[in-house]
Amino acid sequence: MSSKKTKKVTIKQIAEVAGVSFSTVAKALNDDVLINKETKKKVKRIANELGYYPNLLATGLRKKSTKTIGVILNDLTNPCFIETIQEIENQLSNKNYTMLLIDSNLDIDTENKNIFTMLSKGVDGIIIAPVSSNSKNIQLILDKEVKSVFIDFIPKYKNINYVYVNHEYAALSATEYLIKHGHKNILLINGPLHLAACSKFQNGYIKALIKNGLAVDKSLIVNKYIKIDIVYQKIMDLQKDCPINKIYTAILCVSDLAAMGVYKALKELGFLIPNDYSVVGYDNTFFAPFMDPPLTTVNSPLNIVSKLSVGLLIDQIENDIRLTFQKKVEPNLVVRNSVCKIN
Amino acid sequence: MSSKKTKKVTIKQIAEVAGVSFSTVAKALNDDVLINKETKKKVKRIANELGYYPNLLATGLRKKSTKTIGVILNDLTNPCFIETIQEIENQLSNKNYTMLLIDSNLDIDTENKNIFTMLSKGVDGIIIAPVSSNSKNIQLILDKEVKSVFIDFIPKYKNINYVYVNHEYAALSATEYLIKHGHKNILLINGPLHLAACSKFQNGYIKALIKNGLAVDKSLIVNKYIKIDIVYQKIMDLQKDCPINKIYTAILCVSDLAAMGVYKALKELGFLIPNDYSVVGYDNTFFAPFMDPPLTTVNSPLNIVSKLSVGLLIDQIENDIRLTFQKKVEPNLVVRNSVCKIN
DNA sequence: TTGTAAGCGTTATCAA
DNA sequence: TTGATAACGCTTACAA
Repeated sequence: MSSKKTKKVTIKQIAEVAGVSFSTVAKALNDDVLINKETKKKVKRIANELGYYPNLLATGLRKKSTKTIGVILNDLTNPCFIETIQEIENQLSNKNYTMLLIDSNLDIDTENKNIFTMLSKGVDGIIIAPVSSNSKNIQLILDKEVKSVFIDFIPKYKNINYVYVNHEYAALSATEYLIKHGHKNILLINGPLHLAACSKFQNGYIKALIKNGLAVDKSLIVNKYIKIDIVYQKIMDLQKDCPINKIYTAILCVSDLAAMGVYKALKELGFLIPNDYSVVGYDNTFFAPFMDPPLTTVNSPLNIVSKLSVGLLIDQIENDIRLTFQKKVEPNLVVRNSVCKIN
Repeated sequence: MSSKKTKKVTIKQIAEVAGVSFSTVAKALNDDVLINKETKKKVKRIANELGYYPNLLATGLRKKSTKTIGVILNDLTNPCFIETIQEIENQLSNKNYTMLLIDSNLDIDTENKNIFTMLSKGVDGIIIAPVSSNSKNIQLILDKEVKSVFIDFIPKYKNINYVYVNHEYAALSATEYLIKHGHKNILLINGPLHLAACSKFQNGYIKALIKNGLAVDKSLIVNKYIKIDIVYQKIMDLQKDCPINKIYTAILCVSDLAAMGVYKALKELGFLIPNDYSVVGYDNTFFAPFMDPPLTTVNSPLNIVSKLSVGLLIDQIENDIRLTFQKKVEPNLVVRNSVCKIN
């Protein structure tokens, strides 16, 4: 009933069939109060019969609004983005927006290109997890005056909207939890420091040590790209170097994924978790409770970050608000069974 | 240097500064061979200085091409889509397209809305994992004559482009593998049958049993939404019902995620894998090798599906090809340590 | 080699 | 209550 062979139906064609002007059709379809109810009904019926759907490019060109939001992530490979994407998509759908998703692959130039892609495509706003906290791309977004929210990012300037998880506190609380359980030598498996999140995470770890009168041993800090097999290999190597004297008794990981690599290595080497080594993760991903033993980890409320980001961004767009908002969301430790008391 | 306070720069403004007509600017920016090299250089310099970027809505309206592809997935919650999204994004980026991503939440009406959203936004093509194989939405896409590829889908009609994983063979090979290891009573943890993939998966399982002269016991087939904790609960319940006589010795799961739920339940009940129960997954997700024991699973080459889909779709778009393509990709069993021989 | 003008499908202003 | 018409920013014949 609905679809004819005709390629694409426009309001002009509807107008012809309905015997009214195309501007009347436009108004009727937009529920303009001035249009006669009968005409409206008729127009809508015909539009429906012809299988009409609006050309949002034309609308966008006129109205300067596309109902699409650009989401620029720095690394789609990172599984904690799954949750982010899911929740952002969900929230945007609720508000009748769609998501243009793009990945910067942790590369500044790609990110730059991505920003221009989004601008060119006329997005109403941008949600971005920047590659680096001190690249020119951040200023670029501000200069172009596109509505934006930064996530997973700690800004140096004011006038930036951001929603971020307090990564420092995440590491701090996890480290203190380990310290309270008697651990004095804690291996930190972290990502590269040019990632703002990793740098903050490391700060938290160090602060906790200092606060508790413990020495910071640089050799216990690993900064690598946090791919699961890289972590696995790193642990294997570390253990090969010092198989006898345990120089650390606990391992704090910057992600649950990393913890998975740690688990595998330790088990392969015949160690028991938490008896031989305690492990703490970060993210509280869906698989954490299903690990063996269930992973004690810091819950990073990414769903909240996503929800807030979308909500605030859309608010800004629809109400043309100029106030900047800056939200910090606090992570919380989720205790399971991968840490034990020692001494 | 690059960004002025001016809101949005258009070719008209560039024209004014350059002292040429705006159509000359347009041609210069598009590297039209007819334009004088000096003019071109000058125009490009000015465009750059003014921080110009094209308005792709206008371009799209004229050229009927937006360089964006709509990706409609049926359930973003399913972790096997992570890989799909990653690879699709990756492939599209390589070809200078961007992805409009939307989730149908396994709901036909949402899917219908999503298709119209994509059409309205003028996507050059659609990659869709349909909610159901017999909904009207499939015909809708064909009627609207938008270039498309169906994934995770087995079509009833011809003239449909699809790339799909042979789910039937996946289940068949996994089941036969278990049978060869002496298992005669195999519990199937499957999703709901209205999902084409699940229906095919079940067929494969049944075919393997019949082929090997084994009875099909309906009570050994579970059709539930494959959420990790639902599976976990299901196994707990099953075991509560029959704690003594093992009515099955192996469990075939429709996803690695389901297998994770199975692992947790079995371990909690004090069973050893694979000694007490053998388990096989499906998807070969990133965490499968990191499970304990490493999960034997069927590799579903989603990256290949994604790569093929994007490649063929873009081919179609850019060369206006009308031939339909239909690709089947074959899964392969990845043997790890979650299955053992019995009897 | 450059400029003029029409048109893509809408919205919005003004006149009828 | 409806209809002309201009405009959004670009591409593309066609004219100069």
